[in-house]
Amino acid sequence: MSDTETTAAADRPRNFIEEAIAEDLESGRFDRVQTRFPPEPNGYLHIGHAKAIAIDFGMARRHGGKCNLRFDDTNPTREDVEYVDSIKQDIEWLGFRWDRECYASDYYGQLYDWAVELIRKGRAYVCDLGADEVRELRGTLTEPGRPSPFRDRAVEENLDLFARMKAGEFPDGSRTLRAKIDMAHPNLNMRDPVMYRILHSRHHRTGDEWCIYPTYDWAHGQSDSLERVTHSLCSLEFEDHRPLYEWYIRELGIFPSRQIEFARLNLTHTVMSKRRLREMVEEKVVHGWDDPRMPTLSGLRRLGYTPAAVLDFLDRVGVAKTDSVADIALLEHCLREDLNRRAQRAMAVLRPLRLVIDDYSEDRVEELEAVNNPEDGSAGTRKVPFCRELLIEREDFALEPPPKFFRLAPGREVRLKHAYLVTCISVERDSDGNVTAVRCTHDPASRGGEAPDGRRVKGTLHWVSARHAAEAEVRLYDHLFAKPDPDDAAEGEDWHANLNPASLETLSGCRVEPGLAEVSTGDRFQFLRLGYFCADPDSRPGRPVFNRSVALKDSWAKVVRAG
RNA sequence: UGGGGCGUCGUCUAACGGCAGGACCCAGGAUUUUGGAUCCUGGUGUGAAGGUUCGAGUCCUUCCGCCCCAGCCA
Repeated sequence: MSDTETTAAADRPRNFIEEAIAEDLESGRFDRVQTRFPPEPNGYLHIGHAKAIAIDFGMARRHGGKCNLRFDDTNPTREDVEYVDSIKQDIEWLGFRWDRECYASDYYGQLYDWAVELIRKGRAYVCDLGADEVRELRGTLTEPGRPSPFRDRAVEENLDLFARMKAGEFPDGSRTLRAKIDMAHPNLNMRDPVMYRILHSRHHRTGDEWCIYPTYDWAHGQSDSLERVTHSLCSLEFEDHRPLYEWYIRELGIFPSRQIEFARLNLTHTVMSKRRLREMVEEKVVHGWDDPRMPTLSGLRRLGYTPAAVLDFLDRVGVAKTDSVADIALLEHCLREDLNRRAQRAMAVLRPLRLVIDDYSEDRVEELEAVNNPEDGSAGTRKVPFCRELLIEREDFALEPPPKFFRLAPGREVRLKHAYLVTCISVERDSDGNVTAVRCTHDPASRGGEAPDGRRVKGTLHWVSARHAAEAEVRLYDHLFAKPDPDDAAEGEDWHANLNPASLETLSGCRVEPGLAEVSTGDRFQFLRLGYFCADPDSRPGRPVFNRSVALKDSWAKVVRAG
């Protein structure tokens, strides 16, 4: 953990989980802190999981405790090792190290023995009802359920049937093992919940050893207990499950882990449900799980997010029980703040327009010194080639400049960053009247960009040398959804209607400083006046591809918007 | 109409009966060789009504609103 992170965590007020842990330590309920992060290996991690990770690992770390990584692999029909690896990679990327790597499937044997124990105690029974019949007898939110006809089966018969379930004598779905609790309980989870279902399915770790698999409720708490987890932190929707969590632990007389629930993370302009993310991948709304528009950790990483920015964001959002939707602008703010400090500056021209300096000789080339990062003196300087023909941003020139436009226009003088003050004296146009080049003169005494007589030059433009610049592809990303709430759709429409058609704009023929011709995936830069960019894995030698991670704050854009 | 939760600026989050504070966001200004960064100023909030108290966001009562639960998913 970095020093800044330590300080930030120490400065901010304790959240309700930290308070609960402190109380537990003080009261002697626990004498240490052990947590776990329990992903199901059935998909990629997103920033919502990152919140859980930061909480699970963070609580342990702050209290000198440990956090296990435990794969909640109780459903072989939807899980795969492919996900195990990506999950581990994402956790490490965030900077966390788990203590033990565990799997719920490690405990299948123990779970089976405990199930037998509950049968012997008369607390569990084999039920021959099908899924539909179980549902039928469960009752509703307002009506109590009715007992299964198999509820009072003799212990010996239950034992025999359960052994035969395990032995594979029965087809999928034909029987279940259920806890015998209370069919009239107001909490539906307590109406004889299913502990085991028959699934003749190959498990990614246990192979064909088992054909009965424990449900979440039967596996999770017992896994916590086996790992001596003191604080089992999960999201709000499991609040209803806590009585069952505690019932199993009490009936078994095993280590009493404590479950505490917090609100999951939601973000504006995106979605966090695994189901919806999967849909977008399958419908090819995005290019994959690591599409830079996805809120997955692999997507954010490819977009150019730093672990520090994500962690800072999570820290600022806080931990509470209120259902909430964090503003994606805060996430973006955290990235800008981090990258402003550390990203090397560079010049890139996205939509090039030729600028010719008439009074600068054809064969002359100067290597001008440019500061790498004005926020960090130790970042040093670099040389940037300058010559007669340059490329500037098309939108930095206007034939008829609107009010408050400080950029280049006929007769106007601007500063070329790190270079010279230039004045536009004429333009070249094609047969359609489009400007194809602007012609300028320069002030030789302004080398470096300083006005020799101290005259005020308001506009500063970025540029590249037409002769030296490297070609690049630049991908401009924006929010995936146009509306803050993707589900805020009109009658008869759904989230598809809210997809932002401009979430990706690919620009080819961009030009960057020659120093950026060769980049490695993940290299980050601030392109002056444009934003923060990150080299994409699609980059090839001499042909870099940059993703815009986040734009710079743009007060000119606001002026334009205001009209 | 059952059970479990949750209501504090637009958003997120503090307050542990004692001046409702911070961040993001928004607006304005200063400054600037990035219309960036930085700095300054300003903006709006305790869901409602009663009650207890010298004093209530906090305690009590009632009401209102929102979220979750009827998988052999997690």
